[in-house]
Amino acid sequence: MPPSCTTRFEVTAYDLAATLDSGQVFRWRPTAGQWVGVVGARWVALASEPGAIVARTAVPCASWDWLADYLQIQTDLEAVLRAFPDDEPLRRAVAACRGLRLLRQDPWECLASFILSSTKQIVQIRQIIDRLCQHFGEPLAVPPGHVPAFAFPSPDRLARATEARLRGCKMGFRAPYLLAAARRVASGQTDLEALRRLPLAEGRSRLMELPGVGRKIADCVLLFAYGFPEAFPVDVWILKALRELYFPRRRVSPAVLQQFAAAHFGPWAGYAQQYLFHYIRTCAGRTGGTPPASGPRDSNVTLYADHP
DNA sequence: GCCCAGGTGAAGC
DNA sequence: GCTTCACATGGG
Repeated sequence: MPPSCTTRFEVTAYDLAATLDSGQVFRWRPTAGQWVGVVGARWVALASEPGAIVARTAVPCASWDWLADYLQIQTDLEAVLRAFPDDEPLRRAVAACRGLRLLRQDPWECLASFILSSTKQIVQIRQIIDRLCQHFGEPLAVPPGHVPAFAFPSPDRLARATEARLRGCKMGFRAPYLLAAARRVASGQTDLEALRRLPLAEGRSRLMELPGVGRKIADCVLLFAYGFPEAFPVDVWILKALRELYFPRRRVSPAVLQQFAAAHFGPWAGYAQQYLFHYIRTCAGRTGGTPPASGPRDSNVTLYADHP
């Protein structure tokens, strides 16, 4: 097909807002009824229509495979949801935002973003990444009337930065972690492309060799960039969700909850995680505890709640 | 002012 | 092994 600045992906049950605004990615902004962001080296605007997503770029594209892959258009969401364990918390989480998807992000951008995420609120992570891209990213072509856009800075570019300049982006104590990670990736000591071919556990170990990368951040990268659907990042929100929804009024350690998740949520645990994360943050959270009235009727839940 | 945020690493039992 | 703490910064 001839190069074009627009295309249309036919897709049902794709909640663009929930997907782009659910803490898996930090570069999308709602702008005049659409979502404006950057994918790789391209400025992109996305809009929802009934049964479709309409995409627009600033520079004509001959192929749109890169965007279909990023948005994971081909994922059979209904099959994923059918494979979830049938329990009340997940039923509610899915009902609250059916159409939430997982993206397939660039490994370096995802890794760097989550190194910057620790003990930061999502709005602040966005601000830090904005500054990082403005200071160190390549400027991108943008349609007339839109604010400037920048690519996510490469490992090479950040490897040549100083810790002080990184701290200028207000990332605080995360600056030395990001700098060290950039240098390891830029030097080839860590080969992010080679990680695609490794089994989950091995990839996780390799990622955790990086300073500032523990189990949680490694699992975010494995899930959001490498597409391991069973990776299950456990952060403060997931702890809250699991405790309130599956272990009410019990003291359960993070390690036990991680084991519970691996055993309970199955091959698409990462998807379940994203639904629970979104649900506890937008619907159930806030008041600090509105544990729903399901109670012990749910055999699945009570079965697993008997862990020590 | 105080508490918390998509954590991690180091130091203390 | 497990618990506690420091680490920057900003929002509510």
